[in-house]
Amino acid sequence: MARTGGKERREQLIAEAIRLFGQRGYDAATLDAVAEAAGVRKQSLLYYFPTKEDLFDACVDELSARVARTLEQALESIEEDDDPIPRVIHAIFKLAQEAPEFPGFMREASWRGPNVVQRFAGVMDPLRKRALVFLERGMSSGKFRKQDPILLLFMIYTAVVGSITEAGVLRAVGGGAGGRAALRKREEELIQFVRAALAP
Amino acid sequence: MARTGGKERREQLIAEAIRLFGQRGYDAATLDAVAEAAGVRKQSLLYYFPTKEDLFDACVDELSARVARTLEQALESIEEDDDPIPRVIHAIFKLAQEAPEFPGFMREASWRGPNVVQRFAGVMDPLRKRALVFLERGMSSGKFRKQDPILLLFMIYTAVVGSITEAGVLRAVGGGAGGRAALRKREEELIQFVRAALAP
DNA sequence: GCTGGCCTCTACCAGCCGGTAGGTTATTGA
DNA sequence: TCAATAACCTACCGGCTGGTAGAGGCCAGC
Repeated sequence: MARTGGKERREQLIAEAIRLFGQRGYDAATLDAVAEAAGVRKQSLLYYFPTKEDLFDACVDELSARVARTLEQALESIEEDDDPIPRVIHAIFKLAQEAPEFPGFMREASWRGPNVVQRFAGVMDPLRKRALVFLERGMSSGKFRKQDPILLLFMIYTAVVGSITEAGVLRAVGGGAGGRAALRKREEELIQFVRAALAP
Repeated sequence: MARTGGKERREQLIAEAIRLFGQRGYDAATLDAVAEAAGVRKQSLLYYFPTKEDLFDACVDELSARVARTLEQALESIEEDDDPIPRVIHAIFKLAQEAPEFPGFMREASWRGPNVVQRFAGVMDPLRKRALVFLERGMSSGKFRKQDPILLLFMIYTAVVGSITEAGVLRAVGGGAGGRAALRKREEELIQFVRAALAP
């Protein structure tokens, strides 16, 4: 087989693994399937990642970094008076659109033990702190209603993540298909929802 | 072994299955484990449920019925001017507290193909319609802000379900332990969150 | 008391999955 | 040029999992 070179192959394996973990879940995504998707034998996969869990951890790290990078970019050129909420939500929805495997993987990852969640939370920590500062400032200036900022952020988090990962539920109750237009409408609706939830 | 009688045994097996499916996920919850938890051999389990999927489906039906029943009871003695939102949210949180395996199972179930979601949605349909009527009436009377009621209900759904199922994330970012007091506080905060999101 | 159906059991298996052992080829650096 | 190393391979395995085959005990009704 054509040698691709170590780093590229590694990244390719992680990409396919994220896709399959996200689609089928941890157990159902077999090493053989991941290897085959990358055009390689299982033993080559095990050469890069000695165990299945190592592979999964690498996926978590990769995706954590990608999410953090995306959000930081979205907030990069922001001005003092800009509203960051639509930006953040839009960035997350864009990510979910570009990488449809992302919601499923996030879901699976957050389910697999606290250590995975903690590693993800660690990477996201600077952004989390920044969001808390933003919320607290808005509260003290009277722009947002007063509430425990940690729990408030958590509520927003669940609403955003849920809006993406629970699309199947929406489809089941006749909430439109899974196309791009539907995703965009959901995004707009969510922005309004969060905005209203923050208002005093 | 002591004979428990067909119906009781069946219910017992379903209860243990819900617990294990919710804790470990579909694949990791083995038939042996479920049977052992019920004090029975795997083959006796397979006598009641010919395949693993049959067992899972029975769990979905049982839990769907329980959720629907709980919500209907919560809405039973409601008066015209009462606010049903805290009642519904409280009922769901109470369910999650009484049956800690419930959130995990719901999460797993909603992920396993559209047929499972659809069976659940079918059972919940009367309640869903009732909620939609409530939202639409509130909108036309100016009590709620105007928005697509289906999507609005979906947002509320994701916020409520997420607040329960994503507790691990909250714990990872220092949002308190998983005790009863924390759950109650989360409930109160969520009620306020939803109320604010509905306000015009 | 015996027959038939309900319930539970022992014994077994084919297949799949993660992981090991160890060989082979290409590339690289001295 | 030639070893060392990186990258990928074939062959194999132990263990677990869902599921089958079939026997036997318990109880109700005749």
